[in-house]
Amino acid sequence: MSKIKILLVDDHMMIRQGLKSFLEPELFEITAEANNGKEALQILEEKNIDVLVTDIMMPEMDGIELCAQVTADFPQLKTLALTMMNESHHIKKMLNAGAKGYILKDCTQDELRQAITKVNEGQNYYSSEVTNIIMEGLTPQPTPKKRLVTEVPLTKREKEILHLICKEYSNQEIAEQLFISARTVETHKRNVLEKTGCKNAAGLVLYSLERKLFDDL
Amino acid sequence: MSKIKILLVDDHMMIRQGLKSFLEPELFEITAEANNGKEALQILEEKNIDVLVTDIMMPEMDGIELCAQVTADFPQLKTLALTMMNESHHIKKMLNAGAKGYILKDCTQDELRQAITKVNEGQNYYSSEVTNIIMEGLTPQPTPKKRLVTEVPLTKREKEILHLICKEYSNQEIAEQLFISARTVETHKRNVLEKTGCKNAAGLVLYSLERKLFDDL
DNA sequence: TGCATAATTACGTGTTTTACGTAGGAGCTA
DNA sequence: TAGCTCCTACGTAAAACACGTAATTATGCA
Repeated sequence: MSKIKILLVDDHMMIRQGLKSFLEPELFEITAEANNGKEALQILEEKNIDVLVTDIMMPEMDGIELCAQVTADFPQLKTLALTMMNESHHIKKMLNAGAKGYILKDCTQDELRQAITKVNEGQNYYSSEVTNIIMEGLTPQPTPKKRLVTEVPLTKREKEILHLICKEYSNQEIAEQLFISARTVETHKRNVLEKTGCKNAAGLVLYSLERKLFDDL
Repeated sequence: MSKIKILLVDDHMMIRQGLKSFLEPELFEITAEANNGKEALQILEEKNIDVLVTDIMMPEMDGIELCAQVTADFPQLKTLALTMMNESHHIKKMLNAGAKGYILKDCTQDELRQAITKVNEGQNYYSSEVTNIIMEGLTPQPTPKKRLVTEVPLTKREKEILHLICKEYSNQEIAEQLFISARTVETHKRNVLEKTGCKNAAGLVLYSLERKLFDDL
């Protein structure tokens, strides 16, 4: 098994230095370093890299843009995102851009090694802090909900109509689907808008998503 | 530290038996067992329970419904979901219903103990398989995207309009916001619909969410 | 610099949807 | 039976949408 070739991207030399000290040269090879995304892309054109370890917040070109570019241009390359805790809302973006893993800058030496090794093998690695942040988005938070004012339950028919609205159906199509008049669909829709406090169809989609009313969206 | 009082809910006696054998009586107390959600709720009315360990697929009342009910009625109670691998699409629903943790039925003895202990302490516990399933939803999958037919990039103005549409603004409101005519908003909107292949405002919201175009939704 | 192209702005006209008021029949329950 | 909610549906006016058209900037690039 050959050494894992790493490109280290971070705008702070100290961070890069710290990371290097974590990676013993018998197993990992820091093939190159870059200060930002632009530099990293240039290096990737020239050198053969296994794992890209990158910061998120950087001048010139940030890690999200870099990751997206890399995912498109070098699909075999694995990206491991490295970040501070307070950049939590970037996690989803980074994962969406194609990052295979995500760890915090104050991770342990062992965690860094494990993360790099795993992503290099094609697996994913998410630090437990990252996992919690993501899961929080799925777990109902004790935060005051936005549109809680007058929570009125929708009737069966109204939910049906709402569901079809969220599937991009027009009133006429909904009417045909349910064998009722388009005027009736309008009335139901109006009542749903009233009950939910939404202003238009776009609002209804958001409402349904917020509350995860339907599986298929 | 007293023993953790557990209510075990699963419609298969054998599973319950297996779980019990995993939990040493010095640390855990199986206060009661139930065959389904309905039974569980009755028991919860009578007995004092710390952690609810429940299956998802059950007759009468399933785990998701049970969990939602419990979260509402007994907020201090912690729910740990226990499931088969092939119920993966229920994970989000279960978490959304208020489950604090999620493990698979073929977990190790150690993992079960750890999960129960953690949720009892108010922390979360997600098995690595669960984490991966959730993360997959955030990671771009190599599946053929739905509306990839003629991927046309939106202009800056069009994105701006789309963003406001997704914020439930009416044409008139968008026009006022951007200091342009409502007719112009219509034109932009029409072009966006054309480019995205959507049929109406509801579709545009879905499109934006699918592609995570905007952070604030 | 200049021209081709794209982006932004906007209107005319006809259709569809929305806003708001109204209302009958079905079904359930006190 | 009276009262309630739900589902159904219409009238009218305003807003939004569909489709065609077009003028005024920007912008890239030869």
